[in-house]
Amino acid sequence: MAFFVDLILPLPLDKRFTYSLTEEEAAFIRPGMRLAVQFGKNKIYTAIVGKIHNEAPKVYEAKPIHQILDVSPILDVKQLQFWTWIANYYLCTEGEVMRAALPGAFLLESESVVKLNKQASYDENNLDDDEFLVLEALQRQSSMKIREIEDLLDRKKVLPVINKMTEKNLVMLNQEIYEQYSPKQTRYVKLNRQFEAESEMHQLLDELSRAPKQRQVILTYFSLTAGTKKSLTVKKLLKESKATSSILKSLLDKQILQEYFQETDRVKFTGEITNTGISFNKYQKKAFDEIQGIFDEKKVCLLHGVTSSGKTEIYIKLIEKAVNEGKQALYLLPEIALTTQLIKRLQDYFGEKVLVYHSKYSMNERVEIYRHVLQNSEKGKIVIGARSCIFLPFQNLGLVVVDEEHESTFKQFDPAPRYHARDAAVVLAKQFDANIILGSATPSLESYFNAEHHKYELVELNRRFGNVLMPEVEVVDIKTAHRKRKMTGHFSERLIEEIRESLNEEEQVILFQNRRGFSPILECNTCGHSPQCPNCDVSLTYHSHNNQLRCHYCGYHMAMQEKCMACGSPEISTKGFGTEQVETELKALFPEAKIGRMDQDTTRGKYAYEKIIAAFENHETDILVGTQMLTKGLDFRKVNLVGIMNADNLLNFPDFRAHERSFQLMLQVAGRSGRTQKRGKVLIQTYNPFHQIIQQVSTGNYEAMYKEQLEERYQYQYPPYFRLIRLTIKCRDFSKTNEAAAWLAQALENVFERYVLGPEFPPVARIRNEYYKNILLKIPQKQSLGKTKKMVDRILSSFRAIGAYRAVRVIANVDPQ
DNA sequence: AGCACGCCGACT
DNA sequence: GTCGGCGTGCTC
Repeated sequence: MAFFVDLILPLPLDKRFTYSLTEEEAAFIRPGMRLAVQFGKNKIYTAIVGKIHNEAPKVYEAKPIHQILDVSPILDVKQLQFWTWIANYYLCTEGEVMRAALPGAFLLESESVVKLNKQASYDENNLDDDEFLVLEALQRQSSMKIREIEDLLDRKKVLPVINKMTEKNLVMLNQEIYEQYSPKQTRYVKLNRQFEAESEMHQLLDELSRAPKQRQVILTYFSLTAGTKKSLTVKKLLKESKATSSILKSLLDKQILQEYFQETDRVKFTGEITNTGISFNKYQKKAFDEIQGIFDEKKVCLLHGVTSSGKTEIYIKLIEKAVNEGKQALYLLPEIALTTQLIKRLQDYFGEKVLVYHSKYSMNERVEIYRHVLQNSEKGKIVIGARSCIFLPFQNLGLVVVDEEHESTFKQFDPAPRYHARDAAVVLAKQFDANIILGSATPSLESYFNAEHHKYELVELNRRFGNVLMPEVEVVDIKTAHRKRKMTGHFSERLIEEIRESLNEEEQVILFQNRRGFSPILECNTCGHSPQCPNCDVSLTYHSHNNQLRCHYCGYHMAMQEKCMACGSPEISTKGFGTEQVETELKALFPEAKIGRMDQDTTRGKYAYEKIIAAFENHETDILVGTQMLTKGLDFRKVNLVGIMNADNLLNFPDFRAHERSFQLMLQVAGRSGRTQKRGKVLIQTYNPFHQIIQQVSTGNYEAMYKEQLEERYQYQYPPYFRLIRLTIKCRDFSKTNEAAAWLAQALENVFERYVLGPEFPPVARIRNEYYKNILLKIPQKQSLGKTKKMVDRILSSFRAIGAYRAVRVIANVDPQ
């Protein structure tokens, strides 16, 4: 009988590919293992085993596999099913999910390598220049990558040359796969056994009397190893004996000491458990019991708890319960970089059971975390991390916590799979029959709606811990203030007063300025021209720290201009205001205050966040100016004033979620104020003091916001009443973009009629010299989601079959944010 | 996605 | 003439 295997390749191809297996291979291979296979002419990819079967493909002959990469599966069948669900729901391929799901180190790819054919004899006179150069280079190095040959010959198409040389038997073209993961080796030392006897030992020390440094190392070795069987690392020996590695080397060369290596875990927790008890107040206790009840019914729980109401303690207790039952727990966060405080809290409680999975960790570290989860080891019981954690190979998942569930960063935007980690987590939990809790101080309309309709169950926690009062919100009308000339730059008189008072009381202040997108652009005072990005349809923004003009979309940059590029006038000014301006104005207003700034520019380095946060925590800075980042889970004790510089650029954002977002953002920022006994203060500067959202923020009335927004969503046919699929058309050719978008919109309209919107140009219609156009498809609640997607898929395939639109790409985004 | 193949204009 | 551009089709 013949054996075959269907494989998932990490490519945007919507089929699985079938390879042939020998009987032995078929007996060994199981779904979820990695294989290396040749795909196409000379490229080797890592593939995941989907299914093993005996049905020979009819229209082609299956190729044999190249190599088996695992001894046991690196994924469970459950994960494979989950991949398929993601691919179907979010309209992408399994291969794209595979790329997102596996740590990079698991995806080996081949690289063509050229080697000298040793048997070959050649006549130098028969070689052309290129061939000669390659052979000459191969005398010096045993193998060369295609890239290196390109550089050597200084041309792009190098393969014809190599093919010719292969024909002449001069060189060989090989595929090399590299194992990217390497275990961490720790170097240990031990004394050569012959010196262990006491007499030998004394003799040795005598012999070393003329080498005092070496003698010192040996003496340190004895004192460190005396009475213990533990191995001694080279690092420790060198540190304790204050010796250099060259001193050690001579001891090793003399065979007095011997070195050996052992694999060690990179994932290590060095702290200790410092917090052993959590005691609930009565509100937390009540919420906890309610949650238990909901879990017993196997329903999704939505926890609506105001800021600092003690949600984290509840999560910790729930996790503890799951872990005590021998299960794994997953704690999802919107952005891991900002949550050092939370991670520390979990580690203080659970110690080394907590693993943090982070895209900024090294490839090797991520493989180790992956393996801990796969083996369901003690270390892998609790995983905390951002959205990609849902792809870890859980064996026995018992609980999922989605913290700050309203955050839009849970939705992956680019590249595919464009999944929403919160929604995917609900599916994942169901697969494992695990409990899931979504928590937020300002739940998303979707989740609250689901709770209202008993798809989820709601638990509320509306008392701040220790009965701290919600901050007092004051709205400052800057329109009137401007008219009455009571503004200094972007600061109203009231804000300045409040800041001054806080500084006098030695309290800290947070000032919130929305989005870097409002960073200043350059404008000519004479002709109104502002420098544009040559590749994108946006104005360049001015960055004072390096005196540059920069494009946010493609990274294009140029030096700051002294004169207008259009008319040559030297009269140019910067418009718009960002965190940088707020900082500058603040320095002028309060020259004695220490000011910190937190935005994309200042948080670029690896520990930049931590530094800024630590400086603020230690009260080394008095005022912290920042963007969205400030809203996320930071707990500062001495902040009693939060200022929102301008609420209007939040509210006026052209997006159906703008009002919901503004409410969430402002309430979250407000929550940073007054976390101790003294009641905090929030000052909102706005041109529209009577805007409903501003009113709802100032009373902290979530319900009112929810009701009103829901009404609007119903009116204008948006989620949660309608589901959305956004199709983005993208092409280098402007008119093709338009034609293709029109065709696609028409094809969709033929089926979905009035539920098709667009095509429309997005606010930035050209990025990196590619034109963009959007079509929005609305799906009413009663319309089948599955059938709709199949239909969209059908329309997309007939679109792709049109020759003229081959260069046009269509990106599908299900549930766009 | 990559990559080969094929057709076309622009240069040593 | 060939080199490199891009459009097209295929990968088990």
